[in-house]
Order: sequence, then structure tokens, then C-alpha cells
Amino acid sequence: MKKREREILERAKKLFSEKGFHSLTVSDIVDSLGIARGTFYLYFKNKDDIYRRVLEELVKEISSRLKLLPLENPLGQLRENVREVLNLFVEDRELARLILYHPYRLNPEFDAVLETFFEEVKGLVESALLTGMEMGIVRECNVNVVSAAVLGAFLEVGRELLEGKIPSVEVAVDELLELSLKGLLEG
Amino acid sequence: MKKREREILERAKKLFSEKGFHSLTVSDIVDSLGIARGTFYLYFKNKDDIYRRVLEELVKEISSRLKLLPLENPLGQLRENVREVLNLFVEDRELARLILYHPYRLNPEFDAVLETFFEEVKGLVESALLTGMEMGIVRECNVNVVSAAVLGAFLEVGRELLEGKIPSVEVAVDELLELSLKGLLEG
Amino acid sequence: MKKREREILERAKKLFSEKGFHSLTVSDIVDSLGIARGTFYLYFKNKDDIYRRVLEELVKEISSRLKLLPLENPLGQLRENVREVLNLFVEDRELARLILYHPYRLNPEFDAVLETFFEEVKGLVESALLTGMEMGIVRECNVNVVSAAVLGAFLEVGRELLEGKIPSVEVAVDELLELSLKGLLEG
Amino acid sequence: MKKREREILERAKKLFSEKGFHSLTVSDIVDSLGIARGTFYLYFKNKDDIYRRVLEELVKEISSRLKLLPLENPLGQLRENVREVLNLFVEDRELARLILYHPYRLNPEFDAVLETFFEEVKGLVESALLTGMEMGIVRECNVNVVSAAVLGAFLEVGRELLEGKIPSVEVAVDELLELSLKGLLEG
DNA sequence: GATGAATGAGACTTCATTCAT
DNA sequence: AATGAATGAAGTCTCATTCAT
Repeated sequence: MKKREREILERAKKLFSEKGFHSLTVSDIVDSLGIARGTFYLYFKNKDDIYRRVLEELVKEISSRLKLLPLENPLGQLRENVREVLNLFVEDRELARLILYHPYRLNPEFDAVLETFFEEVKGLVESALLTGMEMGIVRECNVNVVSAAVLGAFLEVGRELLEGKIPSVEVAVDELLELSLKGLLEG
Repeated sequence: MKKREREILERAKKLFSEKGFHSLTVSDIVDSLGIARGTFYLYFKNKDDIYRRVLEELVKEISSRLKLLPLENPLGQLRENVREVLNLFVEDRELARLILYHPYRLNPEFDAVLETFFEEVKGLVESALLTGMEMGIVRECNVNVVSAAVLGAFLEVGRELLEGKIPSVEVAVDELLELSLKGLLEG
Repeated sequence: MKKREREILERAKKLFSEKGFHSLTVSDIVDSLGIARGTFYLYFKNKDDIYRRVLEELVKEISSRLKLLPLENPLGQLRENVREVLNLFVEDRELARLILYHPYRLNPEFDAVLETFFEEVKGLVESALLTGMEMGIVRECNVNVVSAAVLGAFLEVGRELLEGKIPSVEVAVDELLELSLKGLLEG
Repeated sequence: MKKREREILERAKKLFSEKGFHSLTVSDIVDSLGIARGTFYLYFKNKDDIYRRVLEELVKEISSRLKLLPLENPLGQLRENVREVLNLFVEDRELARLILYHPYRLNPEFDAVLETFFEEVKGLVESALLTGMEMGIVRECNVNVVSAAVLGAFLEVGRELLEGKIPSVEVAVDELLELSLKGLLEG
């Protein structure tokens, strides 16, 4: 990727994160960089294109943090990944805002990027579950539903973390795992 | 509310649900009803106004289904409410789509409507948890985090249900509750 | 004129005077009276119609104050009329504002009403001048130009009076007459 | 100022002068120039903005013609300025129409432009009067009132000149000055 | 006489995108 | 590679006026 392209992409990420897709205009981006309107279109087909590419980079960044940990410890894998990504959210709030407050249904392509990513995550959870079942440490369950639930729980907790309603990543990780593993019942 | 106002609101709900906030124009709404543009503005200040009102009605409708069940059975309350709302989502897919795929950050007012509603729901979960703890049937936990996680799990499962990835409400309810109550661990 | 018609006309005078022609809507008028929109159109053809009628009433009211005083004292007549109308302006500020800050060229009819009226006034000044000349107390001059100048001086002084930049009608009358009769030169 | 900006401004001046503020639309302006709607908004914030700028240019043009003539001849200064501006009115009828038939109270900003200008003119007259008094060639008078009256006389005579009711600038100047200096009385 | 819901023409404005330089 | 003036489709909203009741 050209230096200029990268420069525009980074600025767009920052600005989309601040203003959201719709409020941000192409002019905002180029003005912010002090370049010409036309320059933008040398590197990006249109506004949707750059937003999609921002999203793609973000999900790629998150994906790269997700680890397939040793098979003998599938639930440890879950915990590690949860911690890793929540930490990423806290370190890169722009990324977090874009992922967690994505405005659905502006453009099917956008939704597809996140959808694909979330499917990947759910797949990861599912294989952890299946492995766990084989090992006899995870009870029988509908892995589809459970992986969706785990992802949803994770995303909502991520939002609360972003908004400062949860004091620390550690608390969030612990509670998410306690809940997922042992549930709420006493004993 | 006037008959005409109701008529416009219902149509808007349907159309917003189909096309999303941005793709839908005021002209789409009035053309769909065969009325004049100006008529729309007799009843609604502008496009944001009607969208906000649609959201408000929806969250009111959901709220009215949420029951505060007998105190002696706080977790039964949780199950009843989960079932109730998931059923509502299946019966009224327009409502479900609008709530579950809300495009964040178009307008702070819109987000506030949902935010307020979700806070209400989390409050409900929290009091169920606290009551359960007092009764000794729920383990100690951070109710803030856990209620967020439960809500998130619920919303994501709702999405999968809406998309037909989960076969029935009963499966969804059962898995959500099993997960929340007993977690994933065997035994 | 019907009572209702009068009522609308008076309110319109007040409101046009406050907000000007363009900023005032027909809704403003009917809302202010608590009557229905349709009622307005029972008595007035349209918005232009009522504005024109307001103007017509005003110029008629001013005209009725203009006196053709005894021929032997044409310049006394001028003074009396100046005083009379400036007093009217001070007493009825709505009338004054409408006449003195008329927005030209919205509608030729509106301009015609004032134009006709101003022509009448200039005619009055002209005949005073001509009589004065015949009597040998007024110097030869181009009565067209002079009557326009006198009217213009009067109107501008009226505006200053309305805005409180001139302390009293008496001062205004005295200065206008001194200027018109004796000019500015010493001796 | 850019060439295109100037082009739009000049055309707007012409069109506002012909049709008045209200009847003229932004579309009229751009259609008349054969340019796109959006182009207008590259150079002007909105319709009010361009009208204000037209007015500002006009008063600046007139101001630049107003001279502070030698102190020893304050009344000569008055005459020169009157002649100068009336000539300008005759040469540039668009300018004259816009200044002399300004539609008051559409927008306070518009009125402020003219108000400021007229205050400047009155200030000029006032200082001529004060100088004249010091020199003993002007009688004692209320300079506020008199300067307003002189301005008003001038403006109304300007209108008559514009409408062809006064045959020439010279006649207008002579009568205005005769009236201002010597008044109407014989001898 | 009175109502007021409904109309719809018409104005304003934004902004993603193009293209000649 | 870069520019930025120009485009024009698309949208929002207002308000004078009508007409069935």
C-alpha cells in the first residue's frame, strides 16, 4: 500500500470513529489531511469503499490476535482470547468504537465484513466447545446458540468497558468466564 | 393520536425496518401511503422525529411485555421474560429488526432511546440477581458486568433467531438459560 | 365590514408591523386569534390581499389627518400637517413602522398603495408651494423636486423619531420647518 | 475574489435589482449563468449571503465616491457629494434601485448594512454642519435632525430621478442645495 | 359561517463524485 | 500524482391555499 493511501486510511479510521459513517464527509477527510478531493479518489473508489476497507483492516487486526491455543485447554483458549481482544479495545478505542457501534444496514457490504468476522469468532468458540465436549469437560449443548450467546455477551461487555462502566479488563474477563463456565447458580 | 398519524407511523415502522434509516426517504413514506409530502410534516417534525417515535413505541411495546414475576422465583422471571421477548421478536420481525440492527450514532437521540431501554432491562436482570443472591441461590458476582453479559447474549441470540439460524424460540430460551444458570462446564 | 374581518385586519396590522411581511405567516395570524385557517380565507383573498388592505387603511388614516388649511397661510398648513402626522407616528408606532419601513418590490400593488399616497402628499406640498409663490412669500423653485425633497426629509425624520434618536415631535417639527423655510445659512 | 465568484456576484446584482430579493431564486441566478446549483454554494453560503454581499459592495462603491472636501468650504463639499452620488445613481441604475428600494426587515443583517452606511452619510453631513457653524456660515441647528432630513431629501429626490420624474441631475442638485441652504422663503 | 386536514409547488442545501489541467 | 472547480442528483422542509364537512 502506498504511503498516501495508508495516510488517508488511518485518518479515515480516526474520523469515522469520531463522527460515524454518515456525519463524516469525504471533504472532512481530505480537509483534515490538507489534500485535494481528487486525491482521495486516486486511492479509494468512493466513500463506501474506504469505510469497508477500514472495517476490513480492523477485523483483520482483531483476527490476528485471536489464537488457537493448545487443544488440551480449550477453555483456557477462550479466556486468553477474551482478554486479548478486550485489551485491544481498551488500547485502541477507535477500533473498538467502530466494531462495537457499527451502524447496521447502511450497506450490505459493511454488514458482511462484520458478519464474516463474527462468524469466524463464533466458529472459534464452537470448536473450543466441541473439543471440550470430546474431552468431557464441557456439557452437551447447542453450539450454535451458545457460541452466539458467548459472542453477544462479550460484545456487550466490551461496550460497557468502552464507556467506563466496568472498571477494568480483568474484572470483565473474570466475570465473563465465570458466567460462561459456571453460570449463575450457587454451588 | 390521530388516525392519520398512526397510519404514517405504522408505515414508517414497516419501511424503516425494510430499508434502514438512511435509505428510506420521507418521500418513500408518503408515496407509499399515497399522501402529500406536507401531510407528513403535519404530524412529524422531520425524518429523525418519526424514526425516534418508532423506536420509542417499540421499546414501550417490549417493556410492557417484561414482567416482574414473583420474588420467590427470580430466575424463573428471567426465563419468562426471555421467552416472552424472543416470541415477540419472532411474531413482529419488523420490531425485531429495528431493535436488533439499530444503526448506532446517526443521532444521539436514537441511541438514547435504546440505551435507556437497555438500561431498564439490565436493571431488571440486576434485581433478579440481587434477589437471588439474598435467597442464596445465586452466587456472588459483579451484577453490572453480568447483567450486561446476559443482555448481550440475549440480543445476539435474538439476531440468530431472526436470521433463522436457530430453529425455535424454545431452543434459544433453553440454551440461554442453561448457559446463564449453569454455565458450560460438565457436572 | 364584519366584526370578524375587522378583528383579523387589526391583528394582522399588529403582527405585520412586528415581524414584517415575509416572516409573518397566515398561520401566525390565525393562531394568534385562535381561529381556523379557512376562516381567514372567508374574509381575505390571500396573504397579499390582507397586507394591501392593511396598507390602504393606514394611508387612509394618515390622509384623513392631512388638512387643507386656509389658503392665506400655506406654510402654516405645512407645519400643521407635519406635526399632525409625526404625532400620529408616535401614537401609533405600528402604523409608523409599516409606512416607514415598507419592504419595496415584494408586490407592485403594495408599492402602488404607498406611491399613490406619497403622490397625494407631494401634491399637497406642491399646491402649498404654488400658492405661496403666487402670494410672493415663496421663492421660485421646481415644485416637483422640492416637494419630493420635503417628503423625503419628513420620512427620514419620522424614522429617527420612531427609533428614539430625536427627543420630541416638537424638535422634529421645528427643525424640519426651519430647514424647509429658511435653509441652513446664517442670517 | 475568484473570477467565478465575481461573475455570480455581478449577475446577482443585476437580477436582484430587476426582480427584488424575494422573487429571485438561487436557481434563477445559476440558470442565468448556465452553471450548476452547487457551484453557487461554493462561493456563497446561501441566498441571504449573496444579497448581503451585493449590498455591501454597493455601499462601499458609494462610500468611495464621497469626498471630504477642503474644510474652508463645507457646503461646497455637500454639493459635490450630492452631485457625485446622484450621477452614480443615474449611471448605475441597478445600484440605485437596490439602495433606494431596499426591502426593509427581511433580514436584520441587510438593514444593518444600509443603516451603517446611512449613519456614515449623516455623520458626513453633520461634520459639514458643525464646521459651517464654527465658521459662522451655518446657523445653529439640531445637527441630528437636520442631517437626517438632508439625507431623506436626498434619497427621495434620488428616487424621483431614477423614475425620470426629474429631468436631470443638475436640476436635482440645484434644487436640493437651494432648499437646504436657503430654504423656501422669498428674499 | 367556521373548521382544519390535506395539498403540492417550490425553495433551499448538501455532498459524493468527476475531469480537465 | 495531485489538484480543486464544477457538477447535479437527491433530499429536506415550508407555507399559502383549498375543500369536504
